[in-house]
Amino acid sequence: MASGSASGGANGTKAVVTRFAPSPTGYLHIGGARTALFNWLFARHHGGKYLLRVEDTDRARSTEPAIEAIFDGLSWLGLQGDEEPVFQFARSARHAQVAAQLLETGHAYRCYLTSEELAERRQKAQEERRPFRIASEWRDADPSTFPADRPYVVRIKAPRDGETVIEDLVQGRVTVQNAEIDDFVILRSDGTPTYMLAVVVDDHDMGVTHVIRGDDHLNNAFRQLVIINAMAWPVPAYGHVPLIHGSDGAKLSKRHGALGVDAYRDELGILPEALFNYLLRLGWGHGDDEIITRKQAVEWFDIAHVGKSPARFDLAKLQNLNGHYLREADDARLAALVLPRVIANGFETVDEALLERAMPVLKVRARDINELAEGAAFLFATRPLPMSEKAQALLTGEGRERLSAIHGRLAGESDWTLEALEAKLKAMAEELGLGLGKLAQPLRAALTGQTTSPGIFDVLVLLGRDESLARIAAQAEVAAGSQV
RNA sequence: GGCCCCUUCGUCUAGCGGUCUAGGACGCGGCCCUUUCACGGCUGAAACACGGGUUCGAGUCCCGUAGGGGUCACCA
Repeated sequence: MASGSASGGANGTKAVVTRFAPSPTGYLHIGGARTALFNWLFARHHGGKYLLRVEDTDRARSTEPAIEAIFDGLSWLGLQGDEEPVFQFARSARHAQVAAQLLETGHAYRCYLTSEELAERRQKAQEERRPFRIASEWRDADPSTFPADRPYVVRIKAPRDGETVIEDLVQGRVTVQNAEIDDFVILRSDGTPTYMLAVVVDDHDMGVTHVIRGDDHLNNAFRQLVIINAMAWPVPAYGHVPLIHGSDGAKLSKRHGALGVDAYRDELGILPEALFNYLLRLGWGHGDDEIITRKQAVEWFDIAHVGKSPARFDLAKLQNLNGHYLREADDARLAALVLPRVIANGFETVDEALLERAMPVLKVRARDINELAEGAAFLFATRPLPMSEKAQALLTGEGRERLSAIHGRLAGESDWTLEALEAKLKAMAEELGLGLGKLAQPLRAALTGQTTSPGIFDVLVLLGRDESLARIAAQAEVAAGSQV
């Protein structure tokens, strides 16, 4: 009764081969990146191979920049293929050859129905509110009746009875009635292969054992099985992972996260290890583990634990994770990443060594590279310092008097170290019977132009004696002048 | 609309018939630490979509309902 089936266990003994097959019509988006990640992890976990295939058969929409953006995104995430990528368009002769073979063996047929005729039938079916399924009269036509002067497409002969079962690695057992599958086109009238044919042929030729992809392809799997069975090729195991949705539950669109991964890097200032970790946890879990290293991911990844329901993209969680990885990241690396942004923020002379020295105290209060750049701004600001409103509010007559007093104390300080400065200012606060905050806040305003910053003693040390005293004096002097 | 899939806190998830008065994380509230902001620590509110079964026992199995998603091209 069943005329076809795919079993997940069929390839149990063969070495695992997975593939990620993006079509270069846009950039590598977040869903694609996760699919690539799962394929990579699955292959690594099983000691197999992970391949890349560019599905560029849509000549009108495929672009070179898109191909580069996708490769760029993949390598940023460390998901390069284990071999040179396959370009699907370059293989169209082989696809056509398979179509010819299918024609010869009687598994496919020439169909002379035009697009217009089909559209008409579709329209009519819709008007009569009945499901439309292509039933071409050419399926069983006598070859002698073939018109010699008209273009034709090649259609696969899909089985009409019985049902097809897929034991999906993620979705479980999925059954479809064969009557639901129509005779789809495998070769267009211009002789080029369709996606459905190309995928099957390429997967077979590349030796792909496990097809892991978005579940928008679940229905396609049944069509592809028709070709695979007709060719009597081994059936790969399938794993259809749910799509990622936007924060509002709707399909991911430009507005909520379907940005290219390059945007996460360049605009949101996300670290690749953070995106890797976030994407991994989106739709997959390993007990209570949240922070998962690459090594652990390879060790633990298990397609059976991939959830069956679509997940929503949550930027806040990604940022939290990014903050974690930021705090762990090497200071020199971060300084190099932040540098161009600081410059972009309008600071021309940026001391990278200073940036790196400041990194330990900067990174604990940032979630992304942009916040890091903002936090670093005070280091490179030139006098007169731009003052935030809140900072300005701190520089009252009283505040300025204190700055003046601080300047007096610190001007004589030769030991410009964290410990010495801390001891000095604490002693001063005590002498004056003030909380340290009464001195620290105006000081912070004078030194950074902000009300928030790293620890005030860190700031003093980072800026150095001369610059610190100059900034303090600049604010104290205004006080002296305006109080007369 | 036909077909296919899905459904645990707002979000990501743990849970694979009894250990669940449902655990963790993000986010949110409170407290602590503290010169600010963070980090960190403690703590609080917050979920098994609904209805039937099966079973001694169901978040876990089955069937409906509702809701959501995917897909129906000579696009990939």
